[in-house]
Amino acid sequence: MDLKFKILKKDKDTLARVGEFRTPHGVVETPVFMAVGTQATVKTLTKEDLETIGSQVILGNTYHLWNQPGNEIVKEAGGLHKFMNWDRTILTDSGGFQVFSLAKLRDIKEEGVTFKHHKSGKKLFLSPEIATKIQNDLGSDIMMAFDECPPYPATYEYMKNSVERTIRWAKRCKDAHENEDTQALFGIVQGGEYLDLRKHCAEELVKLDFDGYSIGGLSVGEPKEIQNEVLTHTTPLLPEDKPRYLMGVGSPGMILDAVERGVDMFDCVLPTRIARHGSAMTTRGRVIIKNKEFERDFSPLDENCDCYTCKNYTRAYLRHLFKADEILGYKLLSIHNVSFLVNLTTNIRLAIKEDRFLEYKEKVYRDYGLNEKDKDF
RNA sequence: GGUGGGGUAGCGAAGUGGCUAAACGCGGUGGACUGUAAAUCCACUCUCUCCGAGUUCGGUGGUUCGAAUCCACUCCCCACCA
Repeated sequence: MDLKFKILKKDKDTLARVGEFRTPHGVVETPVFMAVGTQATVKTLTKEDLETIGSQVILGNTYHLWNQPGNEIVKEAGGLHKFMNWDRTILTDSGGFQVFSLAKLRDIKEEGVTFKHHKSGKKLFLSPEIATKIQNDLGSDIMMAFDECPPYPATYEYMKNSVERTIRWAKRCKDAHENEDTQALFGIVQGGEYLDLRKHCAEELVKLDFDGYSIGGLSVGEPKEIQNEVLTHTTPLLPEDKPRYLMGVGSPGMILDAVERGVDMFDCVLPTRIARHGSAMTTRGRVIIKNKEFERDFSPLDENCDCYTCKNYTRAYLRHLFKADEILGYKLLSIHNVSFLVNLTTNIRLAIKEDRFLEYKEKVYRDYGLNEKDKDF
């Protein structure tokens, strides 16, 4: 499905751009940060929470929903939107990341990937055709081609084989796609740190004419310099008139660096995961809320934030919730962290529109109190 | 008063002659987390000048090359019986 991506404004200094695309569930303004809701839930957050935060898009996961509750049940429920009560845009990952994250439990072959389910021990087979069928059943607005997210580091030879297979798989996904009028399909550029493989992969995928292009296989342990180098060389190879999606990136600094290099979409479990683990992203850096220094800190988590959590609760209270193992803490930090990244992308759009993107980027870096070499960026 | 059980690091609790500064859990203090096998995981948590050394297992005194572990006395706690 053509997302009718439109560029509304280009930055004067960089490849950053403000754009918008349209799905059956609304208009999405880019750059956008998308919260991850693997199992048909952004952990701890309700639809209302996400709407208040301003989430335009959330993710679901093919592999996990296939296993539980099963794509047929979701289809019977009327699709993923109805099933989980989310009427804005949904993007589904294909299971390609599970080829990476469940590496110990799977075996890759040309035909597809065999997994041993981590709970049931059941043998599962996922292929480009099956992953596409599942996503057709789920009814997401944007589907991902089934790929291999390769590990870092990987040898050139390994990566070359992997990339070639991912390209063949991308073609198979495109051929298997049955709802071309309602669901967009993105190809995923792989190639690790090898720029010639990235180039080759991008060119081959572009020939297949996808509705958008993802950059995958980053944020898997490689240094930030490599991420930026790969982006610098890869985004220019992707069509300007299609959305570009950097998968799995959610640190504020990397989002800014990627927007600068022409990326439009981001997703990451980081805000929700670290929230449940007691950390918050704030305009002045990361805060580990359990730390003793916040015991008597009756100020908001982030004085520059207007999210529900920051408007209503203090650091001392949030610390108390975590020390006392109270579940409200997970929710309040999740609300804040997702808000933080959604607000960041909103501010990025504004800055680009006002021709001050680089200035804004530098301010965020400066306020965070970190420099570009820090891992948090 | 009698009989039995027990006193181990902040708490709970292993350990009954050397491999024990003492398992493990909790608590405490730091840290990690990036297309979610994650309300998870890691480190430290007697003292010091932290390589290394010094003091510990209710108290005191013994036995022994060596004791949290064995013996004697003693002080507390619990249960049951009077």
